[in-house]
Amino acid sequence: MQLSALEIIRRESLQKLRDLGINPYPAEEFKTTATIQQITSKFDAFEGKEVVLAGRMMSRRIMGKASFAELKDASGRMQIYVNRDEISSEEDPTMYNTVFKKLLDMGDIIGVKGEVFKTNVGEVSVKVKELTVLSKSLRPLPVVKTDADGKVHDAFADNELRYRRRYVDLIVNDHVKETFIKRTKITNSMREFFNKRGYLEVETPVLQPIPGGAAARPFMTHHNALDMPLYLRIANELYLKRLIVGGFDAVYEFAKDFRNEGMDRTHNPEFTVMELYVAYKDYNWMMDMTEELLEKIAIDTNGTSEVQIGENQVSFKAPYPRVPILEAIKIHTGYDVAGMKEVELRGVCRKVGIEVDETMGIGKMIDELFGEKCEHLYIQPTFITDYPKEMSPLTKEHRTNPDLTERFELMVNGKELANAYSELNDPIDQRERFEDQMKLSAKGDDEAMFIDQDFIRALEYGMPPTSGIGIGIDRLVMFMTNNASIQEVLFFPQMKPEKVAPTVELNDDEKAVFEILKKVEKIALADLKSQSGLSNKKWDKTMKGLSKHKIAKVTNSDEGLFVEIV
RNA sequence: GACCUGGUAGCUCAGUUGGUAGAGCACCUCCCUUUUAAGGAGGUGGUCCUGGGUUCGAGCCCCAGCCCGGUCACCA
Repeated sequence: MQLSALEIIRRESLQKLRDLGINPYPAEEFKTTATIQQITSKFDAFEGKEVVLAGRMMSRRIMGKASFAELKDASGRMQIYVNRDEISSEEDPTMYNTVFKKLLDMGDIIGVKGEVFKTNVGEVSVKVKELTVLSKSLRPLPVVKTDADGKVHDAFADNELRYRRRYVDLIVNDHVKETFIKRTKITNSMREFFNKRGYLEVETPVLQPIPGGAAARPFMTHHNALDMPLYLRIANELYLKRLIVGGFDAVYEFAKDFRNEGMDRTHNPEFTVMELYVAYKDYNWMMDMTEELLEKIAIDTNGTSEVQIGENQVSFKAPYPRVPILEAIKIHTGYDVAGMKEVELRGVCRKVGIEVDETMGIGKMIDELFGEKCEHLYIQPTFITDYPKEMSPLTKEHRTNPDLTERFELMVNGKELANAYSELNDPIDQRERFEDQMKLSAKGDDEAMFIDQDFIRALEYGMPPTSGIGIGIDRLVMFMTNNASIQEVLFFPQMKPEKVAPTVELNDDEKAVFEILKKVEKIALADLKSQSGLSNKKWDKTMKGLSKHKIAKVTNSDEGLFVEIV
């Protein structure tokens, strides 16, 4: 392994600590008595009191016999004051002069015991009386500095490094940690909301023999003992409905779903969806519940229902407008496509500049019209309702119009946040809808749904009228934390593998030149170059490589340039 | 999958018509007992993403590839 100079120095410091009898990785519990957040927020209560803290040393200002350092624990950052005569003495200043000043580094994890006070400049600090090494850090952290105006200098901002080394990102970028704390607040808020109503949180299979409940390309895997294919779930809808058949009134699950499709700043191959099913309800009830839920989430997360998302101020205050999809298309394109036949609709699409072909059905074209001409315009939360039947094979037919379904999508900031239905519970209708999907599949739609016979069997036993919803959690977190990229709300977003570290062994050219050198030990540079037969560039690279590995060196004497073995 | 940016020290970034690779911070040595982007003096540190090519000479030009990002396509 090739170590940088900084890493070598830290490893030497590690050894020197051990030589001094200090275990750089002690096993004992380190009992703290306070968190940094407690001290900085309630200084009056802590002033003059002794505290024990533990955390990572983020910076150091050494001024002779006194030093200041910044300590960061899980709750925040604060300054510690380290004085030679407090942690050691004039007779034996080792702890200060050697351990603290020389052998500790930025990034090391330490424990301190000392008194809370305020410096002349007014900064709350801990005057350290005892210092304990808790973990030596062998790699240098990025150095991020914040000036008096709060301006950040040399921010650790390279996305590739930030995502590949999220642990570093979390250490040096406090706002990143905030995002993930909010993420958990959001899911906690939802659980609280559902649990209070007596809804049951459940778990259903991730490995499914038939990837149902959505239309998407699945990841495929194989079970060895059963010798059968299995799919990572693309949705959990069909399993949750089976539980409603089984007699639960309301079930919900925070589900990791997996879709084998393109990645961009709003799509990751694995993502989280909260799905909820409530018996004896319909989609109107679900809209009421959804707006109530989202308002609560916004307030629990940000303290207000008003949320800044990019350029837009979005209000999650209930209620939200409800607009039928055909109405939305009429408003934004001027065409009333209700009841249109496929041919007419194709004409409308062409007039508004949407490319269509013969394979596209009514549902697909309406979806295109809405997606292209309307969706991005709904910034404030809006329920778009009553989607065409063809697009919604799991949704109950609309109570007043057989061409439509009782479905809504919730649009926020021009994007889909949730998708909900009055669930189709007529097993005969459901079978026909699946068969329609099979026809689409035969036409070449590789995302049409499979028929899940067991699911239909479950419906045949009878499922109560039920409303269900799926809320995209990653997208919700993006909204609530004002992040434009899904990678900012996932701890470990999917990345291509890092390049493997290059080997330090000699390459073929270097070996060949070394073979020549071994025989003669010293040779004129020009002769060696011509014997090697290498191009100028290759020659240059090869010689640089050999001198780097300290195998050969070039000497310059009165007789000219020579190469010799080291 | 297509196109466009970028990839240089541990980090953030410069790098002139192609001519010995730079800065700030970090690090090392020294000074400094309430500083705070601490300060002062000196110093170390580089497969310039990889592989080819052009050239006397490539971080820079050409070709191929890798990785991040962006736009589009795909995506209920």
